[in-house]
Amino acid sequence: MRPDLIGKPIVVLSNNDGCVIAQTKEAKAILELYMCKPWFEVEEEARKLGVVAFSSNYELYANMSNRFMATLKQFSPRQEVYSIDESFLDLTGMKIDLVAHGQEIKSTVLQWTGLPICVGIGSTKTLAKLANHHAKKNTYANGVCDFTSMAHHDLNDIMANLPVSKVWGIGSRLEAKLNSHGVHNVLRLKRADTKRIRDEFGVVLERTIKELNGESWLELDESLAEAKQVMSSRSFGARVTTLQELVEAITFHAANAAQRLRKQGLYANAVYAFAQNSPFDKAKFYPGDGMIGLPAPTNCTLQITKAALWVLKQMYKPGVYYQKAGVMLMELVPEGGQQTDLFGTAAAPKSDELMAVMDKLNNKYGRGTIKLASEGINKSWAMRREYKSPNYTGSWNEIPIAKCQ
DNA sequence: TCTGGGGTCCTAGGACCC
DNA sequence: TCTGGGGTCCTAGGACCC
Repeated sequence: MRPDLIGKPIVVLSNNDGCVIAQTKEAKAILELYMCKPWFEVEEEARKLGVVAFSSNYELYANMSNRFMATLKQFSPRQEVYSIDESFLDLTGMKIDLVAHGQEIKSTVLQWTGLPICVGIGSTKTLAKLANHHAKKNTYANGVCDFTSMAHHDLNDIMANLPVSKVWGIGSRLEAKLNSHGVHNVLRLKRADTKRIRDEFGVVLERTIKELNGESWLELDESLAEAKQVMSSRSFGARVTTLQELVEAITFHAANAAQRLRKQGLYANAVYAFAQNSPFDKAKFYPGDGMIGLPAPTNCTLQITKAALWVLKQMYKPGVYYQKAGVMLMELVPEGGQQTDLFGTAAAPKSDELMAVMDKLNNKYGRGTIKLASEGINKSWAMRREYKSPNYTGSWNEIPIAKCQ
């Protein structure tokens, strides 16, 4: 959407313009060490270096993600949508040049969506992820890397030069523990004794090693998994101290979570809410929270909000400089799976109609068109989003229009 | 002196992912 | 002044049952 920025160093910030959470390669080249750093700490220097910053824009990302996934779909009969920007495709049995196929996927996605991507090919999901990492980091690969057509010693060379942390499923804790056992690179990990690994590290890492050896343990998952919990939470743009403001914020999150619950056709059996100051504060950390079970599963915004506000009133403590609050819906069950309560007072049928009307209006005219009054009007606590790009693909008013002479 | 065997469910905590 | 949000899976230990 902004071809004028091609080649410029760009960073994307987390919610509330808090931390640097993504960088273009141009930005990485000059300030790689800034990744995950608070923006207020690095902003001045980054600006001097010509870095352009954007607030995160999830509406736009979700829309582009859908286009990306739809484009990929035609390249394989089996697709797993793994995350907002990653997908596994099953190429089993395709008697074609896989590298050429990967190049075609890459150029089609670029042409249809404008998104530059990389393709990694391997005999297991873990190997495919590693191949993708290699394609991304080595320009000679032209964005496509196929481990299955590579000579054994070449693959071993690559693995010997990669730290274990590059393997899917190995985070900072496991990396440190593996290093202390003398396992530093991927090749060494691949050759580790699986029985010893299982005893010391557990079944998860054992599976990872088998996957590195080409033994498939992680199935392609095409199902749209049902959520087990739904959460809505945010840091405040400015600190909050009054109960009134917290009531507004908790109402907002309860309504937001409930709407997402309905979208997935689910019902909640319990509501958890929390409000806290910042662990970075000099004042004592106060993580206030609480949970309440519901008499019968519901997805009604009114009932869920009422429950969340009850929790809030139990835990609210005057004098705390609240920095963040949120609501989590738990013990979710699908439609038809609800058990009614002993006294038969389950959700009134009218509430279904009310929720349907609410969702319809908010979908048609935009988020927050109709809402509970306790959500407030001014929202002094709303998050900072100073550098948000337009919602190019999701709002009639923000569609980019080429100027014609 | 010596105290069984075979299970399930729940929770907290630790690890990971994007 | 300012430090993100939303998830999943596994294990150990404690409690219970017959």
